Amino acid sequence: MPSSTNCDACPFRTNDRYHRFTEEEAEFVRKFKSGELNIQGGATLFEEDADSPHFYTVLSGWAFRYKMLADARRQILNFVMPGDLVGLQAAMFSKLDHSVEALSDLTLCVFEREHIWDLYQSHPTLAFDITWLSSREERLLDEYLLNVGQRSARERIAHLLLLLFDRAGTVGLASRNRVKLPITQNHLADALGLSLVHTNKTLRKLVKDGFVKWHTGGDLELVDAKGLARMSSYSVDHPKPRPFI
Amino acid sequence: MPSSTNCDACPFRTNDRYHRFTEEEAEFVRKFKSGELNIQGGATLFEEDADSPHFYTVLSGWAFRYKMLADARRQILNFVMPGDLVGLQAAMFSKLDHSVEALSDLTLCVFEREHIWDLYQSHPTLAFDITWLSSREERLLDEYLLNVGQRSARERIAHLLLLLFDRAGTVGLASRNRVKLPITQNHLADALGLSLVHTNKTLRKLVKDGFVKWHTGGDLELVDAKGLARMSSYSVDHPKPRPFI
DNA sequence: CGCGATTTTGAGAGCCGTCAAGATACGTGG
DNA sequence: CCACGTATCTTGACGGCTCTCAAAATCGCG
Repeated sequence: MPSSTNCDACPFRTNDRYHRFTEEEAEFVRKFKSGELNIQGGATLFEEDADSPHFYTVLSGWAFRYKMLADARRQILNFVMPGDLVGLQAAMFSKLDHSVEALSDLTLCVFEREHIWDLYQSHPTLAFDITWLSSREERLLDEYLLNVGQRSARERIAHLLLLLFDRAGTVGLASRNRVKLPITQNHLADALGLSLVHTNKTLRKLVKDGFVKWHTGGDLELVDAKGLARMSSYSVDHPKPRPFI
Repeated sequence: MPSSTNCDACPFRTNDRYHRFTEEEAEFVRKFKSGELNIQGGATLFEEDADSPHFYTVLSGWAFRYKMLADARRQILNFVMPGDLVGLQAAMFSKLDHSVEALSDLTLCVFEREHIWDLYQSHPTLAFDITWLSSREERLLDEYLLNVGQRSARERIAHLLLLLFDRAGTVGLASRNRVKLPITQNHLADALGLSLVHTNKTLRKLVKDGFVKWHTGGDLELVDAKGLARMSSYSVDHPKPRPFI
């Protein structure tokens, strides 16, 4: 039975950045979880419009949400990291209006959308946490929209790199000034509404100007984080411990 | 006492597009509501970073959420219409990271953020509705991000006009092919990440090409809605009856 | 009637997109 | 260990969509 595979050893339970479950909550989540899913990097987790009976919490690995137009233009909506909830829309509306693709091998905690109602009824604290996560996603989207709508290519890239660095740091995937982002410049371009060529040229200029180093494969080093933040008007906010599932 | 001013006559209670409260829920919301607020068109409801003890449901009038950069570049994040929840982030995080400004005179139902926990504990159905609304906002933002990130000026304007028309229709503010949008071309520009001048020129071309008519003051007439939808790859979705507070 | 907000139009510039081709990195099989 | 193919990254040239600057026309309101 996979349903209790490793809740007790769940990496989030012992991480101070997340708030703790009570024993009773943990017990509920153990039963609420219906399985574990592993998919490979590059695989598709959700296909737009397909309706899914599940939603997930990411245990490990990265992914991204995106939408496509008929002529293959692609907009990356957000990046998904460990601890994030994926596919909540499936639980609210039964179908998603975006797709999700794995950037690296992914391990997911599986939940049944039809049981979410039990959770709301019996565990208001967890229900609140879900709303919290949804609200947080909304904030990120607000930030992205400002980025794509108003900033120049140079500012956009600087801003996104800082954001990804900080988010990765929050889940313990970054060192002092370095992250291994499992993404290509193509992903950056599609997330920022820029062409691949222009993204590359602009990123190269950021390197030449001494802001960052970018080694193939998404190995990012922030050389002058302060400068990047100033130039892109980036401001961090590290809210209180975040909830998960 | 304003707290029960007109819940019984609440316009949403008799509108089929919204789902109904049970008598018990209605009773709870009556008490949950702490007052009613009226503000003038043009006034600011929320200021970014100020922390607010309240959040609201819009009873009548329009508003918009936005973020600004230091040099006055402004990104409109979304438009707010009757039935929408405003400032939920204040209830989750205590402070908002965006501002909200009234487009017309606004009547709002006032709630105390510190009581939201009562709601989650005693009324899971309403808690679920709040998450639903939050998820819906997320969908809209996804849609906007795709719009701003990938579409041309012409497509963006077409898409936004259709979206606004449909949303206004959902709350009964549009006739068959006409809406009075309380916005200026400046608002369109800031919502789409375009300059005012280019927005005007492009909109004018849409008029000349027979897609729409735009009378001063936001009086919009859709002449060829099908054509607009085709050219901007717009697709409606009218989900089931939506909840409100 | 006059003034501010909004809308329009023109001209010129520039950021960014497209097209093209080469360079580099990486996994696979010989 | 080398050959080769594919994915990714780079760079250059050129064009155009959209921006900024500027000014005029129109609308709405007191």
